[in-house]
Amino acid sequence: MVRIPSCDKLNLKRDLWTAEEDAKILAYVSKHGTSNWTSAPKKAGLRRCGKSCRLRWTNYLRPDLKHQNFTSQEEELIIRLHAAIGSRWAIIAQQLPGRTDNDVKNYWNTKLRRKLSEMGIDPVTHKPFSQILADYGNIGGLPRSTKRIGSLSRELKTSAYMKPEHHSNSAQGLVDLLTPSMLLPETGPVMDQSMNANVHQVNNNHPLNLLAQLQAMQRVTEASHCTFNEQIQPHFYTQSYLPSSSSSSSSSTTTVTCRNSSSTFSWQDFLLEDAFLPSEPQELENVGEFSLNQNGCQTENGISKEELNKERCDYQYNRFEATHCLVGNNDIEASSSSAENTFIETLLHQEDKIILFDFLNLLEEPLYQ
DNA sequence: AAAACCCACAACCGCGATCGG
DNA sequence: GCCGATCGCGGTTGTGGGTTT
Repeated sequence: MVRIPSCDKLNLKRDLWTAEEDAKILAYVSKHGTSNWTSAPKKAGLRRCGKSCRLRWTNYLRPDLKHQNFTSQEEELIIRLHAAIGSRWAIIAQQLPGRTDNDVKNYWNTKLRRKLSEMGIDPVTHKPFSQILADYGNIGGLPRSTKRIGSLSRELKTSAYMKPEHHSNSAQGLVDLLTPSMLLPETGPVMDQSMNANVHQVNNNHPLNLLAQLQAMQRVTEASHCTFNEQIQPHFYTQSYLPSSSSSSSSSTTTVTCRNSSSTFSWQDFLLEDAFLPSEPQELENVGEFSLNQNGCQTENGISKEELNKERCDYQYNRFEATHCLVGNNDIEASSSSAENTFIETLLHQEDKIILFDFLNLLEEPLYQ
């Protein structure tokens, strides 16, 4: 079914807004508020659709909006949040008072994206182009990342639409979803408890300052005597919002330093460690959240999921094995064995695995936990 | 001077989610 | 529970002004 654009109905006006039209919108809002935009054109005497009126108000006429250029602090925050959560412009904009999602999106698309590209940083992955090229040869060795990506995506959405009684705003929800249980490998009850307690305390103190809360989580990590890379990095795009950490893939320990969010920053800060590839080969085994057991079925934190979905898992594995002639006991070996494949074949191989294993298991996870 | 190009940003489009009858 | 209306969001396009050739 072809959807008729709402503003095409009745041959409504669609070009730039005039000062006169803006004045009518302002008068309408002052009289009727912003609860019902459908009736706005008629009541305001405008030949626009309600949606167009709403956008004009939210993106331009709202009195709390800033119309000045973005500051370096705002720029920094946008980059860090984009690295952390991607193009969730509405959520990012909520961290920037007076800015709309449209503002942030336009600023990213016209300025920041190019700026990062010129620095040799891929604005999508926040990784150096050189590293992306280097990863080409390792693409078959991707550890399983379903838990992180799937949960993040779903929980982000949940947080964005969280009811008020649970979260006063989506920023709160976003911070809550970045709980240690997701950010960190479950290294033990002591660690988890201390992290949760501290994070909740942080949330109460600074419900709106997402970046501050993320940085506070970093401090908690320090206080817990765990190394930054070991605890967080393999599970999230941590380098994006914690850019001051100095890390070395060849070192077993990592020094973490905190910095004030208002301080100056280096573009190098926005380089992400590889979000998917462990720095050491043995970390492939340590990633652990979703690795394959000998039967090719997913395990979570060492607890087999077979009890929950053995039949389906076996079926999917057998189907996958029959299709792709798996060699060895896990898919990582199988992937590396396909090094002679073309790039496209390797990608298709990975996609099949995602569909056959990760996606089906993702569907089994309860939507709200 | 004028055409071509570039850039920033306003505005629109389409989709999914939510609401209310 | 169904369905149409509405809202909110991310992606995309259109437009006008500035710069370059």
